[in-house]
Amino acid sequence: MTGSEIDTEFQNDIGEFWQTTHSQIYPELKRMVADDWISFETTEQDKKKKWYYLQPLGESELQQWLKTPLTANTDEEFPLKLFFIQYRDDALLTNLLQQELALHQEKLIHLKQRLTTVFADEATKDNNYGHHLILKRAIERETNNLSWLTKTLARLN
Amino acid sequence: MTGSEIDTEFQNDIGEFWQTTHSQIYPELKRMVADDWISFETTEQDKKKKWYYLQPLGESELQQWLKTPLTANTDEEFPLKLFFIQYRDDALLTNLLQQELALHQEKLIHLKQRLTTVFADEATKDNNYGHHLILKRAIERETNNLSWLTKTLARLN
DNA sequence: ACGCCCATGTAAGGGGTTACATGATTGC
DNA sequence: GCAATCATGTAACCCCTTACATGGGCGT
Repeated sequence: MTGSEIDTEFQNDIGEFWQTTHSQIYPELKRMVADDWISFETTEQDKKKKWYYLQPLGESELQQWLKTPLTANTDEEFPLKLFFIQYRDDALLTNLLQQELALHQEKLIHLKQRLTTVFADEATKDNNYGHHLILKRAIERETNNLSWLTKTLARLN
Repeated sequence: MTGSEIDTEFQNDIGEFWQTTHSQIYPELKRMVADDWISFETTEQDKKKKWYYLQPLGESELQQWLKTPLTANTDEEFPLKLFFIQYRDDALLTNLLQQELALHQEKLIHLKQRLTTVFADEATKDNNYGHHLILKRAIERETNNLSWLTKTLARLN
């Protein structure tokens, strides 16, 4: 792809869950060329365009990263890794979903714990109603997330 | 509160949806003192502690910000504003929930639109399975979010 | 041929993170 | 009294955003 095409991807497909602009893309492409992750070529017609190609080292870096376990505290890592999985039968897919499931099970337990400790009595809730709503919403979201993950995992098998 | 107490809040209650560290807190407190949003005093015992107090200008800045309509593209603004609403009958609460509802209704429509345009045929889905899952998950999440918002709004009235 | 947009690039500024640093207080 | 940790503060670095900048292609 060209840098411009990548930029377009970030305004459409990828942009749904990861954002950047050409000001980051071009220097980053340059960096990756220097690191031998990718290479580029130009053609006779449209001499300004640079066509970038993934190099073996870049491919292995990508696979390495995909295999690295998900870290907590970054919700964006899961969709980003998921994006690079093309086929339904990729072993990494089940793996990723299970990792995400485990992380969010922990998260839900933590949130429920917070709810009982922070809002032990009714008065605390009444005097911090917004805060209470945030927690309730987070718990509902995680519950729904877990149900989606479980459902999706079941469908794969 | 003291800077240290604020730091602790960011590791507990606030930290659930907004993060920072003392390295940002102390300079920011300094800035707010300079802008007359807050003031501080020290006591005889524990001379190192600085007790900060909200000033009228800071209070009005806060209220001003709370009244400012939610902007799209920042999921963190809603919980943060919600946090500052203490009581169930605050008129801003219904207002906030309605704004968030409107924003996420738009978002859901957009996501459903994306799903049909990007994955028009079965082959595209089969060859970009991860990407497809991301979109399905986002749609489910937004659907759940809308249902929570609607439910919560109904309960308030 | 000329104006507009495409494709690429650079620069400046802001904010956040990590690491470094120091004096006061508390506990044994 | 001395060590640990509390409370405050600063510095360096990285990344992201916004703005500035330029030459090549395309349409009329």
